[in-house]
Amino acid sequence: MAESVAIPDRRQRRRQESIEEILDVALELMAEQGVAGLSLGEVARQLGIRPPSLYVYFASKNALYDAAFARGAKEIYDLYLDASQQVIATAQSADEALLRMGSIFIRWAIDHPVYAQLLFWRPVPGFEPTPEAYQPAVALMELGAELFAAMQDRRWLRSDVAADDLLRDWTIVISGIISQQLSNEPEVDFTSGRFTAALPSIVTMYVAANGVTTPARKPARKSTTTSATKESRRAHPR
Amino acid sequence: MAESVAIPDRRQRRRQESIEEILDVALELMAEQGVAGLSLGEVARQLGIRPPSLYVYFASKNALYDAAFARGAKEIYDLYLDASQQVIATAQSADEALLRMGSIFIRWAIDHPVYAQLLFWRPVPGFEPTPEAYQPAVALMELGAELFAAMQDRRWLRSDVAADDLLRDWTIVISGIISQQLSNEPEVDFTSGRFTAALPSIVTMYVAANGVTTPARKPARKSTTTSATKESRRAHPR
DNA sequence: GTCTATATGACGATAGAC
DNA sequence: GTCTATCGTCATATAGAC
Repeated sequence: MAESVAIPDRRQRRRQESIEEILDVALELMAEQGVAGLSLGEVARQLGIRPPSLYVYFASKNALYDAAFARGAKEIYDLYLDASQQVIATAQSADEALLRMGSIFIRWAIDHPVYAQLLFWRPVPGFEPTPEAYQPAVALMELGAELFAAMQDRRWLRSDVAADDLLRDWTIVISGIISQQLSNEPEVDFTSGRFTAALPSIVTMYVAANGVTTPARKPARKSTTTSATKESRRAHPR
Repeated sequence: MAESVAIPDRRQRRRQESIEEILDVALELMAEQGVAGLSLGEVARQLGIRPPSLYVYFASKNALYDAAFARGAKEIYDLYLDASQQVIATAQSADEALLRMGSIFIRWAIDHPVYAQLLFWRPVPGFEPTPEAYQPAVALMELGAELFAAMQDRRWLRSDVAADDLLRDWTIVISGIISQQLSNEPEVDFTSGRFTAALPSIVTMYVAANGVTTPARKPARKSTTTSATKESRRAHPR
């Protein structure tokens, strides 16, 4: 009896391999022809199968986009998790921490423009990521909030502004670098980009306004030279 | 003799009207279905004609995108030209000038998400704007360079950094706000957006680092990016 | 279970009649 | 300048071979 259903995991593993293989090809083609220019026929052609066979593994073209989105979100989340732990453990200043985090994040985005466009822009009409695919992106934001709260705790960043606002402004400047680099110099890599090169000055700018030593934001009025007057209000207290 | 070619401008005016009308419909549809999701069949349907008739006015779908790009570029250029003249004439500080310029630019982008995506992102696979369509965008950058040079001359912005670098960093933060707002809260307008609301704090941040009173950037050492060991190197000296 | 064969309808684009 | 007719390709759906 057990024999007839003996090796379901083998089949499933085989199936999973096929899914990953299709995804690999699809991502390659998106890199060549643009994210929204993906053709299932071309995917099938590259794999040596007929287009309808793809529907065994993906219910629709958008399901393929969703899987790509999920893979990219997971990848950047893992990378960011690892990086933030290292940075929290070893960084000596806000400048250093932000430079390292920004560098890792931006480098990944420029190295993976397809993921970056899929995750940060909306290039595919009609496609919305499912909550499952989107989940790592949410976790990524929470990770960011924790990191910024930790920097506030260390008095690296001012505490009279909510960590959420600090993080929002940080995402603005980082996504600004990525967005400008990808749209103005799409073929240039992280090392030689004109906009990626702005990261140090952008970090300095950020810290000039949000570091504890230089409260340049609309003054909190209550002398914020050292600490907050009535405690910080943070999104993810520890 | 003159009679046989008597009214060419009438025909041409009529033709131009048709072109504008087609463009209007196309932009509406892009707003509804996404920039890359434009369908020529749907455009023709809305106009009560057959799809092939569109080819009398536009050589291809990309030619239509090109015309849309040109129209958007011209519109934002005119807006920016007007605004920068007013700001140069009346603003009293870097903070005020940048807040006004940023506000006008971002508001336009959020109010015209189709133009913004077409101009600032690359949502349509295979489409590259022609030099003619792109020209106002170049002029816009030159306008920005002049504005920043003028602010340096007034000692509103530090002069130990090239105006081009100041402008580059400014485009980064502004495009960051636009990019984040359009991708995270696409349906929210300028007034209520979470990221558009960050403009004042972003401007303060920018001025904290690049205003003359607070040189927070890595002190004018041997320059951060390339050469230029001394003096400011500006793109458009006056 | 996995694939092929085949079909449908929409798409961008072209040719040619009127 | 507009039409009809048509082509090749696309995403997608279904039926059925192995």
